[in-house]
Amino acid sequence: MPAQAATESETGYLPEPARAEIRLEKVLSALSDPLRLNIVRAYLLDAGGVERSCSWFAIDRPKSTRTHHWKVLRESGIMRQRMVGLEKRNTVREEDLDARFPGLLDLVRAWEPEAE
Amino acid sequence: MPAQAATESETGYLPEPARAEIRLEKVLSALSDPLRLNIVRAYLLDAGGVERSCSWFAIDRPKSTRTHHWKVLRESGIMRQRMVGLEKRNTVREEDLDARFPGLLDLVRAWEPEAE
DNA sequence: GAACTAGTTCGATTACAGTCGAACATACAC
DNA sequence: GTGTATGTTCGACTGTAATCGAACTAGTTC
Repeated sequence: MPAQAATESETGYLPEPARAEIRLEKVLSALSDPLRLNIVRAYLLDAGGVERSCSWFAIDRPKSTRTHHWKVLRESGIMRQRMVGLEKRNTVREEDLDARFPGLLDLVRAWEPEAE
Repeated sequence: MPAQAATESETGYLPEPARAEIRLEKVLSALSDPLRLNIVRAYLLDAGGVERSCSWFAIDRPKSTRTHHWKVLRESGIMRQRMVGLEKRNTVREEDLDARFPGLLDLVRAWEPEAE
């Protein structure tokens, strides 16, 4: 759970590994899938550091597949998620990942999807 | 193939992607396997930057499984391999990977296998 | 040429991961 | 209470990857 004590407006956070529990091999595995890598990259480059809903970034997949990928990203410790009403708000755990794996998120920012 | 033209003592290099062709998602995928991550880490920390044979670092797997993993490491662009007589000599492509993905190899060096 | 060694290939098995449709749960608006 | 929207779960299917034994290849030593 995020560092500060939960208040009313901060409840609804989904379970996530603590900073010290984030494993490099889990993060690398999550990011090795181009679809997830693209999601994280979009949040880093275009979300402006604020929470965005799942539908903010269009994922060309059925809902169940999207749910699967968001779960992988959260459980690996890359994304933080909380429910607000109907929708899930997501952010990249930039502070945690920069502390644990300095430079990794810069590589994600610099990555470009392979041309079709 | 390595940048300089092959001479007699440099023949035997196995096919590998050119520096510009090394893909982040391929490298992350190769490194997401703890066995391979451990191999690369050992070469970075203990090989002293010189070529070492496949058997220099004991991999607790049958030969065919080891062949499989070495192939993944080479084809992703992480390891460079060449045959000398019977054995394969391996090095981490540190210069290439530092140029392409600055900081990534430091994360590998800093990684520690999960306690059993 | 035989024996030994490092490593490969093949094919099969197992495990894991990505895929998705259908049914479902929940929050919200009216 | 109904309708709509976001997202989940379940189970099944498909694809990918790790596993390994057996047979094999090639280099080296004697």
